[in-house]
Amino acid sequence: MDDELHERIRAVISDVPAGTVSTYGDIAALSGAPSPRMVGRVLAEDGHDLPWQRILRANGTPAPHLAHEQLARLRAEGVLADGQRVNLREYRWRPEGLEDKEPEGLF
DNA sequence: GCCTTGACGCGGC
DNA sequence: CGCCGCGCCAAGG
Repeated sequence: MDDELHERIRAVISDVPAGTVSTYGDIAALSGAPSPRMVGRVLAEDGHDLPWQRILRANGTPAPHLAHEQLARLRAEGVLADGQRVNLREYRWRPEGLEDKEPEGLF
């Protein structure tokens, strides 16, 4: 796998501010990953030192096996979940300068 | 080089 | 809500 891309994915994730969340799809788009799966792969292998709790699935639900821990961490930084689901429209992170990273309107 | 596995996504029913 | 299928792509067997 391309180390360059690997680092870019990590960089984008670490840019997500506390109190906000993002999705695998967004991270993939912003980092240039070919597929959202790559984001999950990077987190699974090399995400221990990243704010992984801020990355949710497209529908606002967290990763199944870590759901409990993830939601607890988010709650601790002010992100409240409605059961298993976080309201993305309220907490989703909006990148600062997305003109230079993003192809076009993704929102 | 084929097959299986995932921290995934999306449209259909 | 839930279940299903299909697309996606790198890693490991």
